[in-house]
Amino acid sequence: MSGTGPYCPPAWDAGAGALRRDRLATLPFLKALQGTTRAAVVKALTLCTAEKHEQIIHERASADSVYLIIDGAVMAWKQRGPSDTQVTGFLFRGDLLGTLIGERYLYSARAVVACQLAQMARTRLAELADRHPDLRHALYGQVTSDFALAQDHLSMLGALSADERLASALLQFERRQRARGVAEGVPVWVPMRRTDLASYLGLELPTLSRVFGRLRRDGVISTPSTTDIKIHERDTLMRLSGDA
Amino acid sequence: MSGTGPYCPPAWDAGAGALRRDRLATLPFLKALQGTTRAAVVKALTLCTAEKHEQIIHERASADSVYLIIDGAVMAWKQRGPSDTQVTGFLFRGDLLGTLIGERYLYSARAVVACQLAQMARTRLAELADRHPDLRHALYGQVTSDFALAQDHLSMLGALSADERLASALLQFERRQRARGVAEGVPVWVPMRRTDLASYLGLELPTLSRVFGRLRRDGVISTPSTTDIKIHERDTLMRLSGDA
DNA sequence: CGCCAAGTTGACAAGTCTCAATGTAAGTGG
DNA sequence: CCACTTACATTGAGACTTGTCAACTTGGCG
Repeated sequence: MSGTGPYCPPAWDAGAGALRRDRLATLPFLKALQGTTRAAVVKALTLCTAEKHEQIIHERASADSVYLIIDGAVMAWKQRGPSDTQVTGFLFRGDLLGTLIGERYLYSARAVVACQLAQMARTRLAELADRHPDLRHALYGQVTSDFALAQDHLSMLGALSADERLASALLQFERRQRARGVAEGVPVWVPMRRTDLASYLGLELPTLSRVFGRLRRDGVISTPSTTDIKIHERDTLMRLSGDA
Repeated sequence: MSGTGPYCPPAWDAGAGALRRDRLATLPFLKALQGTTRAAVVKALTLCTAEKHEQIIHERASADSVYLIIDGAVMAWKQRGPSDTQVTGFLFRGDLLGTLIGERYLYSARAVVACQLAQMARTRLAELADRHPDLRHALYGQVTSDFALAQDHLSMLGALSADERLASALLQFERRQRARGVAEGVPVWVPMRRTDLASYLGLELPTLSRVFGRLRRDGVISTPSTTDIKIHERDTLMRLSGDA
């Protein structure tokens, strides 16, 4: 049921539902909705989980479901050729996965670590959006912000050197982590494999590894574990990434 | 009123209105709407023009207007630093410029050549969208396709070599040109300066120029003029770009 | 404890960037 | 109509970053 195999839809989860419903209510996306809208949306959501490395959506598969990430980390990628993929983004708690328009998904996605998700049929969401203007607004805002993120990523790949790209990504992850409510000073959580981070940055794995080495050697960061990165000199990272 | 100077809002145009209203009606975006919706939208649109190199929208300026491109070519870019910009896309007839959500524009845009535009106040469009489900649908589809384009661009910058990037871009331009109704076999229109195309491709100008040279020398393309590119071996370009 | 996946490091090749010169087309004024 | 100017495109030489291939190390997990 887990693994990187063909296709396994996220597992339905019967137990511990209450616990996760609590985590649901505090999501910014839902908090932005009016009471009645929120109730309708929450009622329509189905809680489920995805194991580590489990594929959640398949590029070009029929885009039947939309997923709200409650906890965990998800990686999105595009297939360019038989063995040539490009990681296009990472999604965390509060991010939305899927599309509301178009027959097919625009990218594939898999869980980087075990995830808790909330699923809804796309048609159901479209119905709800038709009746609730504030939900429409929230959904439109979500796509717009996805677009903005893609544009930032794009300008990173187009203009920055290897060191600058990693600096930029680390600051992005830290910023998003803080937006999720994590305290300042907590090491940045970088749960994906180096290979995938390298692809996201448009680099080869050894190049990325060297950049990590340099930043470590210069005391800009330290890596208590592969997935936890402590920032010591934020100003250096900001200078590298070109502020912004 | 033209030029690359600070800011000059697109000029209102009194004459030749009828001519351009005709060009309006055939735009896919409008054709997709129901009769009554289309009438309301067309009525709310104001025709205007932008001279060559005239800046149309400013990143981070208040996003008051939305523009529909009737004719011409527009370039969108992000400002990374004082003198460091990244071209994020090119827009042609039928494309939409601006944003419906968020206070500010997400990018700057200027006319690559003299353009004919149709402008509408953002608030006006929002009102119309609230009343017309099919307009909502069309607008949502527009953002989604912008997002898809950004993702494709992103995977190009992340994974392809210089030659592959140009091949990929030429095919993209040709495809969009054909979608605009231009006959097959007509040279691909590449109206932007080499500098801007290079930025779009994440390359330096001399590198791009060398790639053009190679493709010309190998007989894959020829360049009757700087802005018109004839494709002789489409299969070579497709192989380079990784099909798709 | 040993295995396997993942990450790091080294040596070298290749592609791209940088700086600079040259070429070419469009625009301007005599 | 031509010389001049300017902007843009092309080409060349050398430096430098990044990619490639391979060995080695580390860390998680049975």
